[in-house]
Amino acid sequence: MRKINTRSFVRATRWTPREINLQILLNLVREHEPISRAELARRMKIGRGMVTYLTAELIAQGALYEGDTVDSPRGRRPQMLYVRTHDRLVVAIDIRFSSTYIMLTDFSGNSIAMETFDTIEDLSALVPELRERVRRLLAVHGASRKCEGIGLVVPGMVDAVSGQVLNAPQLGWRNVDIRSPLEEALGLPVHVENAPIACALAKMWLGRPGAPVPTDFVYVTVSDGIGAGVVVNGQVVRGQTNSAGEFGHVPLTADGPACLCGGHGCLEVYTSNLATVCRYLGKEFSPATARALLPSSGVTIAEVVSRAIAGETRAIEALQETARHLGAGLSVIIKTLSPTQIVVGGEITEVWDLLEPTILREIGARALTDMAAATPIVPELASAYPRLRGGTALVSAPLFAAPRFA
Amino acid sequence: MRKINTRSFVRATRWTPREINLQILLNLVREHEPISRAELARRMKIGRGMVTYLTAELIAQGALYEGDTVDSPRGRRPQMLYVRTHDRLVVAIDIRFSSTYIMLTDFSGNSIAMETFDTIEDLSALVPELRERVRRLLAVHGASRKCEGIGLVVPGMVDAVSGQVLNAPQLGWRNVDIRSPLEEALGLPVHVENAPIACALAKMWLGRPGAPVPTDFVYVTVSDGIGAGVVVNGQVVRGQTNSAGEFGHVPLTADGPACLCGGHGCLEVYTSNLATVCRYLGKEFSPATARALLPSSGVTIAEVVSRAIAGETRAIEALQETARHLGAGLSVIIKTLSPTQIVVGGEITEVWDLLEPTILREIGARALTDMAAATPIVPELASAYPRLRGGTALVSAPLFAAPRFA
DNA sequence: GCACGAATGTTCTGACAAAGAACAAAGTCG
DNA sequence: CGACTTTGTTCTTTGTCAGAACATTCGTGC
Repeated sequence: MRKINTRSFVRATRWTPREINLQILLNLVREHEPISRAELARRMKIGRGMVTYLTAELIAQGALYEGDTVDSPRGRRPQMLYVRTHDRLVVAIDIRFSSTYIMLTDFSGNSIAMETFDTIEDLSALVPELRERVRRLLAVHGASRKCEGIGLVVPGMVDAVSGQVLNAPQLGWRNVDIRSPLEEALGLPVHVENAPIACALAKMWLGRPGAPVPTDFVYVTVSDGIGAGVVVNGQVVRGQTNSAGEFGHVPLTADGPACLCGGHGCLEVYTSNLATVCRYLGKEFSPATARALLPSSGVTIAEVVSRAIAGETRAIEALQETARHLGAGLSVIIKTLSPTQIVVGGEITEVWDLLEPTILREIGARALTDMAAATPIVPELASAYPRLRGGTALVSAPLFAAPRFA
Repeated sequence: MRKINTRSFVRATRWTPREINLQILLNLVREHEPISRAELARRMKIGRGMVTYLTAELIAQGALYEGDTVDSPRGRRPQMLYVRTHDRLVVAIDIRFSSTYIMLTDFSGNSIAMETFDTIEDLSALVPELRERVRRLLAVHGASRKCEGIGLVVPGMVDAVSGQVLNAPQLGWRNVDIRSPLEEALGLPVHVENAPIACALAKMWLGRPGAPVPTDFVYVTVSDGIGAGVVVNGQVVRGQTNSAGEFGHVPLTADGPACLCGGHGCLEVYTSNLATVCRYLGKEFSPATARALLPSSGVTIAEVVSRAIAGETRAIEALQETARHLGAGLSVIIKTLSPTQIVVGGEITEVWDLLEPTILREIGARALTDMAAATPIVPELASAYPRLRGGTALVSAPLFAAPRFA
């Protein structure tokens, strides 16, 4: 039951049913390809004539293409339909604290090429660098295929509408308009989004074909900070000020260590990668000392994780402690939003076997109901490049989104 | 950008534009009544002919009616349209720990009659009692007007689809099907909903005409427990297990007093009315002792509130302490959902002048951004009977809800 | 080898809502 | 009283949906 916003509504015209059904059809092909017109007609409960009509338009638009006919037990052989993704390219860019990743992918997220360089915080130097690299990638691997946009993923608060980076402390960016200069330099549409939301979009839009697609879930990213992308009713929640999903700064205890946000005992000061490494090093965590100490110590979260895999007790204990607090943090999400699942991303998922029992135990101890306790917690490995996949989703997903009416 | 759920979608037919536009039109009349056909045509950017056509159908359905013509500076006098609400009745029922409230209202929430009786937990006794009272109310005040349904508000977890009360600890109900026996006894459709969600629905659907209607907000109820109704994109969030919005059991500190939920330091143990009264009495709060102690002490939250209004220091201090913790709790909501506003309901709103500065100070101290710190916190007085208004909204709102497509 | 059935895909036609023009109604103003 | 303005209704045109009819292409049985 949704309320109609009478200050900004979309009236239906005589083309509205067409728009709606075209989009449903496109999504059905997406999730069931290869699929025949007759099968689509059955699934949509419309006549085959209508499907011919609708697919003709989608083929003309270049959204679908016809494949070969396939065998069938009797009758005319059906002609299979596919979504055109392999020759539509996206450049996904993931800007992180130390490194920036660029990946050339097709519309369904398949990687074509990838490169890395040290992050440049200065915008006037970053934009030319990106321009050169993107142009080279497209020249070498693009061939005749067309690039339809850039998906830029940033660790911080973003206004997706204006493309402004509102606040990205790791990069020292505040109210930086990165979209306009990039669009100008490359002549391509640029979509900017914050990392946890981008990861959530990738999960929702680029899942493996056939796999059930979640429409109510939370994607929690564990890196230098803790962020979350919240999806309700198949829609991302941005909140009034693009600051929804800041579960990292929910306090677990009122008198815990100070956090950069000004609070005390935030989830982040217990479970961020910085906190975990500090714990491993046996140092008291504080945001200031962490940033000073860690680079000099040379120990990274990846190092702690691999030592835990190798069986080092101190590393395992440090990660277990992180898992305990993470379980407490996830149970806050479960209580407040009751999602159908929570996806966890970040380096620590490499030792998920180690963390999972602890996390589930903490959640179970705090859950209000049995069903809440059973909320699936799903790890996503960093090796799947969820943020870059998110960058791809930024460009490709709008093509498949439901049209808005009423 | 919403994802289409390909397992349960609604295909558009040739009547779809009609359904959409009828609903937009109905909502425009609702929020701007009295309004003429020509004005509707301008707002919807369609021809006046189309408006005549659409309104004719709504009038035939009994959703709208024509009023008198009114003066206009020049030209033909416009004929005003109204939503038919005054002769469509709803019985709203609010079952609470000690008392049950029944109110007969019209479709826009105007009270016609109200009565109260001691809550009966036993379903086999409650249903006949409600049947008699509802029948009498309708016989006395109903006249020729038709009652279109019952809106039942319950303090606990509810599956709105099946009408089952999953868990209402204050009433001792667990998996109780109250809808079926009531529908059978009264021959009217019965809608069951939990209190905070019902309050949120009332806020969204029964706001004063002309007032801006929020579509992204959280309604926090402060009573024997703390509950919240979360509204995102004009839709209530129920979560996977109908347990979304349990902000009352978010821990503020890990080693606080024990809570009935099994956790420690939950928001609820600091800010519920039970906690406030215990604090006023100078007793250590614990859920078990509170329920035993309070009835015998004879002190209620209403008493504490009125003593605070009278200027009693101890009462003021007890409430200030509640406000401090409530501010901390609300800041969790702001961080995680970033709503455009938070509505607070409950007895303590009677002394809002006293509490507001404290709450805002706590929120300001914890906010991540200036805009988040400025999130409006709006009190709703108990004297407006928000829960009963919610009961009305349960029945009347579906008439105005946006049709679902794609 | 050829009719027949079964399934897929295309084309055609009727029905019906949207869009907009033309028209009727009902007022004001000079 | 007529010109003008605004509201509301009616009528015509247009274009899509829906379903029937038709074409296509395969396997199967005689």
